[in-house]
Amino acid sequence: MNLKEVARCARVSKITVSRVLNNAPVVKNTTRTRVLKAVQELKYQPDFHARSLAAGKSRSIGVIVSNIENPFFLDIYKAVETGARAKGYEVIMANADYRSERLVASVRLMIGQRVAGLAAVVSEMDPESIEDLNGYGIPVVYCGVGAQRDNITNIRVNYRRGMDKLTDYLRGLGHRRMGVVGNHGMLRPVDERVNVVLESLARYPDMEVQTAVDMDNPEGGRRATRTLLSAHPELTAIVFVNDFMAVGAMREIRERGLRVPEDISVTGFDDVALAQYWYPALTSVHIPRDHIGQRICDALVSDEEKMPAREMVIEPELALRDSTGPAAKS
Amino acid sequence: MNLKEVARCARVSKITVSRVLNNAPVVKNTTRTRVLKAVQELKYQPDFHARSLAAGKSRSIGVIVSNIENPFFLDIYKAVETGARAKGYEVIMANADYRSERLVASVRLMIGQRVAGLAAVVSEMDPESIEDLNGYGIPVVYCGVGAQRDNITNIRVNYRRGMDKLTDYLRGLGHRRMGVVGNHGMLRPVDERVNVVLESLARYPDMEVQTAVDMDNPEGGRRATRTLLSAHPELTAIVFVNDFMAVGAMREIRERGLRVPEDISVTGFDDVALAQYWYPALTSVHIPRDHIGQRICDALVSDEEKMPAREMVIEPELALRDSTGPAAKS
DNA sequence: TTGAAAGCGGTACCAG
DNA sequence: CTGGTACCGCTTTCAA
Repeated sequence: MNLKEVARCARVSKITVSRVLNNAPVVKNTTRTRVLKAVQELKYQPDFHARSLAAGKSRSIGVIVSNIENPFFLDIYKAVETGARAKGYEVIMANADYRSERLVASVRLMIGQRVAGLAAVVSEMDPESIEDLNGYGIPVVYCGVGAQRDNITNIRVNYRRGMDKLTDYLRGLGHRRMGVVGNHGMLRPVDERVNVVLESLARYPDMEVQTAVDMDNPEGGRRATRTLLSAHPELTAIVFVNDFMAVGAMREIRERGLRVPEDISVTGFDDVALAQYWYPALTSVHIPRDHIGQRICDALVSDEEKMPAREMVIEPELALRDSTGPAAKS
Repeated sequence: MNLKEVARCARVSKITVSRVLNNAPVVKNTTRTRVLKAVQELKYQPDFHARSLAAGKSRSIGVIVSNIENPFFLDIYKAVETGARAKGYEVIMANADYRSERLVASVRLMIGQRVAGLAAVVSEMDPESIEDLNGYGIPVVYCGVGAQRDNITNIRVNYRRGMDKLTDYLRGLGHRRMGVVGNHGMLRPVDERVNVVLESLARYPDMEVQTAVDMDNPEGGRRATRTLLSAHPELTAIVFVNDFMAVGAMREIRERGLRVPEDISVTGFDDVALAQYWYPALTSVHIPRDHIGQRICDALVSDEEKMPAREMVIEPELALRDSTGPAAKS
């Protein structure tokens, strides 16, 4: 089913059909209705590919995330989608799954789709993959924890500051022996965020710190907790790099006959909706996902050519809940 | 950046470049390397649109889900993606958000993308939207709770059977006054699954049943629980149509000073990963999401033209956990 | 083994 | 207000 057939059926030319479909205001009303009727009858759908090929541009933007299962990324994706849809754009999502080759493949795929803009919402990214983002002549935004990148819009979560607030708070509660849990992926040998936590804790020389990494999901959080507590039963708090892993800790801790927060405090990061529904409600650090999503849209589908700020830093706020408390006496 | 430029840079014709890119086995090796070098240097990415336009087909399939935030749908999407990727297909996902017009718009969009196949994983669907699925000449699969549809592959969850098992179990525990919670969306005035639960419970004439509907997320589950318990404090169990809503109940129940399952039993459906991590671990009914995802792939990217069965029924199994127990004495 | 030419299904530009 | 024509970037068909 194509333009020509519709045109024949409506006894007009292709171009007139095209005009009707694109709401060009110059078509006579009777013609328009005749065309629309033909479109209906033939169940015609314009070919997306032909359209963007001919027009030389597409009304879609690409978003690549580290792990779509993690509500943090899902929320950002949804926010971008809402914003983009409002401006008449579609969003193509790709899940890098923390793997470098998937990230590169996704970028390639999206460039192949001739997206109008590209966002990489990945916690970290190896420098080589960065190369791939640039040089396609489309706006690009990178959102993550890592250092600022050149030539692209950066939305950087001040992870360090958030972690400082969190570790200050925990120290104030008397915690001196802590576990730190991050997630491993192929993007980096060890989670960059774990290093940030370690730096934050290093401000206190008397702090004992143990580290573990596992997959970015509740099961990974659970396994890491098991590893940590088996080897270091003296820990009084465990800091997770995100909520999605942190929630997995509770189960393991319960099964060991311990209580949160009386025996062990647990913290997450991101403040996803789940955090408040969890039991005990998870202490976390709030990241405004909706806001980030909006900014991504602004940067990618900038009407009027007015480029927004090339740099934006998110300052996270503590979200204190029930999973943290005074350090247990040892 | 296009074929012609690459061709000029490599001093060959467009078609030769095309052959190299498509791994045609007839290109001389020296030519091939020369072309590949040019591709690298120019950072060339073939135009996806032009390609599928010229080839007249695309290597992508579409999946429409009711609510991508709900882990049930996310799991199915991921399973489809894995299967499709293995066969060299891309998956385009669309979120209908339980809204009829979004469903129709998504179908249109995907047809416009000339997907090779289309899956609608929506719990229910109004008959009008059904019309839209058919008649595009591509394989279509419908996966849901509703009645069988003609002319398309059906993957039907035997929701009724699963619910019968669940209600039998609850009755065996002595429950006689139950709440039923479903989610509302525009696809249907009231959740079709709620009706199934009501039918299941109707087998017992002495059963008192109260109903509530809200959004398909933990907050919706929580609100529905509040509504139900405020008006009917005598309820001893609440049956949710899915896990995602059920987990929201616990918080409300706790805040009312009640315990699960001593005072109130709570059940979900789907058996998503979260169910086991929840506290108390959620009694649910297992739906094999991976299996469903695979079958969707089989039906849509059927190599060799061998059409798989046009009908498949999923028989759910009880997953008993800690959120259910004997009915409280009244 | 390589190339020229004809589309694929639309849109842009210029006439009528 | 409507139509002809030349592309968009790639693949397919047929020749060389």
